[in-house]
Amino acid sequence: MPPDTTANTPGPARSSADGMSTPVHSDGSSAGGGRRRRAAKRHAAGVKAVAAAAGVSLGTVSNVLNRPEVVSPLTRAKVEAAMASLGFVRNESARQLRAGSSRILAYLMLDAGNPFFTDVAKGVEDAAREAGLSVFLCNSNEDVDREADYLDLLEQQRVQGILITPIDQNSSRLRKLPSRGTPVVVVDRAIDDEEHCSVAVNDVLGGELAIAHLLELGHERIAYVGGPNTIGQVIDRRDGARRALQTAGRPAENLIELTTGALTVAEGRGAGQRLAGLPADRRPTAAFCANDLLALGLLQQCVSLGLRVPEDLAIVGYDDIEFAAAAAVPLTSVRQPRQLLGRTAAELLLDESSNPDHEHQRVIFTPELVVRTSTRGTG
Amino acid sequence: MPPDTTANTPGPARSSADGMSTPVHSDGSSAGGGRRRRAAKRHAAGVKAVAAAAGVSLGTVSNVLNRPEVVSPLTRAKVEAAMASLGFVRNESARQLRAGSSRILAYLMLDAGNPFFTDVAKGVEDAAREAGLSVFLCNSNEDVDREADYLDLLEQQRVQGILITPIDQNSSRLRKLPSRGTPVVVVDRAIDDEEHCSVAVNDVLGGELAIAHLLELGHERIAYVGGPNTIGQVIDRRDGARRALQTAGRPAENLIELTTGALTVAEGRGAGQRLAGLPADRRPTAAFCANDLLALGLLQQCVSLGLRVPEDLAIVGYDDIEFAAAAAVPLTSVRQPRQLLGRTAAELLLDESSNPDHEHQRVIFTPELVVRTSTRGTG
DNA sequence: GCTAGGAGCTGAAAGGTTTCAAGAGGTGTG
DNA sequence: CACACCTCTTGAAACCTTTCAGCTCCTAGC
Repeated sequence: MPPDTTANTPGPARSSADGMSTPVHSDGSSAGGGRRRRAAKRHAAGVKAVAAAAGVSLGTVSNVLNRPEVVSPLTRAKVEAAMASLGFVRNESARQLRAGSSRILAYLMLDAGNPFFTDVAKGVEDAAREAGLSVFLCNSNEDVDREADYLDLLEQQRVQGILITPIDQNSSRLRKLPSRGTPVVVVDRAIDDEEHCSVAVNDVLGGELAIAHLLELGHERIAYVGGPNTIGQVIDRRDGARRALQTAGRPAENLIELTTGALTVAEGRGAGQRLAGLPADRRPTAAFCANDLLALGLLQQCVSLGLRVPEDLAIVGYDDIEFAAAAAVPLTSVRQPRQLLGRTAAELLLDESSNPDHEHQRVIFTPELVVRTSTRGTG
Repeated sequence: MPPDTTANTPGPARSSADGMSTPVHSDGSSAGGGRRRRAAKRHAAGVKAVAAAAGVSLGTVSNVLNRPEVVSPLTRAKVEAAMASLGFVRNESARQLRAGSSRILAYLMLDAGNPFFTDVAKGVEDAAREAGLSVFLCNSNEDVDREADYLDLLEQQRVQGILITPIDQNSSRLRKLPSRGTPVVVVDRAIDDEEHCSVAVNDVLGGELAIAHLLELGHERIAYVGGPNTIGQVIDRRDGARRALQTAGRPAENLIELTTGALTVAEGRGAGQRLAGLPADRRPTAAFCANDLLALGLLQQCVSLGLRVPEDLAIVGYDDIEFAAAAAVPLTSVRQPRQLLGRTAAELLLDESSNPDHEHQRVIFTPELVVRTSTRGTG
């Protein structure tokens, strides 16, 4: 680190960091041969250097940065010239330490590989940008440890606030954050909690819509594909499914549950494998999947194993991601207002951190069934 | 902001932050009524308070945090108890300011909505985690301004390094970063540049593979769907396509170019509309799309307009994202080692920031054609 | 009993920025 | 000409942590 103190480490016995000692290289095709270039110098000029170069005081440089209108045009020009020529880059750590506020907002996603969440993220970012903030995205990838790590990190970073689609919404870590100064908004989960706002879609209703639709089409043996059962969305959608059965006078136990390890296409394929393996007279005639990723995997696997969709198996997904409509058999799905979800969550967070009269809200949107070929057939 | 200084703003004319003055609320279904709760207190306890509470000095608290092994078990326990009871959260800004190093790495993505990039991000994150670092994801969304904003922000944050799939790889901003102390690795673009490593896939070759395949199937009127032409990937894949035509003895001008405004499903649909509108005798019999998103949109639109795929129109995509195989007509696509791309990039970055003997590399992987129904038919 | 050495702890300095009370210089008024 | 007033600028203090030289206390060795 100290570039001068250590001077030149003598001899050839340089213990380089292991790991990358033998860098990967081209793969057979045109490689571009190693190039020489040494470790770049660390950031140099600070406000002090700029002040000296421009012949003004530190305070003035800071004013140029933060309150340009109070600085005379001439002085400002001098300072800006000095900044440019020195390649000044403001040190955000120092700024934040002193000023006490961050211009960053984080969205901790459940699964960045699920287009549903990236659409939510888009809404978040639009709202944040309008307010002059930036968004960092983090991906917990349905892993509790990663979620915890990111929460710690973000709290330590003192971000303006955290938007999160949690794996476990009862995490004590989550509940502690707001009282320590980091506002939290829970996205895609309705939580009745004193500590934060939440924005969600009525997942129980979504489940009901899906099953009611299938019952209406005459299906009696219906499967629910979803998991793990620690995830709120999975539970609510299943409960909605059960409720719809009961409402229609069928016992809730009629729902054949196929539990998956995650909400992914690969798990959906696995479920398809299991499902297609059942003898035809016991096999469900319809499946409701906890999200579209599962549904797409299920669909793909079942089709490739020779089942016809929807004739042999009707499929309903959830989220109505863009790929649902473009699937092998266009997918019936439960649509949620994805971007609006994110935007609303971000707006609540901004309100919380800027409005002293903020009251926590629980906003709940209503889902909507989009019927396509995977249940209704090619008619 | 200052909760005490300003005291109570008198009267009812409180100008709250606009925008959220009339918060959205439930949508018809069970709403959870507004809840009361005031702005949370700011983070309180610092190392100083912990030291006092534990009856030790500042340095000792710091040692517990950073070098626990040098602290006696007894003292450590006392300090840890104090931390827990005070709810101490380390201030990362201060840490970073003093220690001078960040434990964060950023990946600035071209389009977070494209599963290709989230897969790359997964590779990045795995590698980073193994090295004990965290990853912040940023989404430029193919918007030059956003890319620039994020680059500035990340530089000011003094992140350990930036991985980026750039919109414009010649951006001077991009080239300046390394010399100012922030290592940069370019992902999914091969750049012959003194300033950074890059990891890419041979896109020209990918284009050649795609077109060679179509020519082999007997297609003569072939379209290239892609854009905007500022994006390197778009250009290279097109150039590969042209080259394949020339190699086969056809003039490169035979390639019918449909330029899109972005690499999205929606733009793909638009291209499908245009393409399907052509009279059958002038319409291409095959289309090669710059990525799978375009291909899926094109496919969806063409099918819904009555074209048969591949009989009336064969389609080749690019990236082989997970959804390509699950599409209406499973998509022939050019596969890239997505996760490996991200992992390799992260490893190069880590090497650059830890190994004083680091040499910039240009790693190039070879793509691979995956043939499915969209070109080969149901055989 | 004395010293050398080590383990554990201390406290001040440093890191780059923002803030703010106070100062400097200039203009207009009576 | 004195004074009030304004616009700009100044420089020190504060933000919270890490670092490191030095200190104390103890033990082992002779």
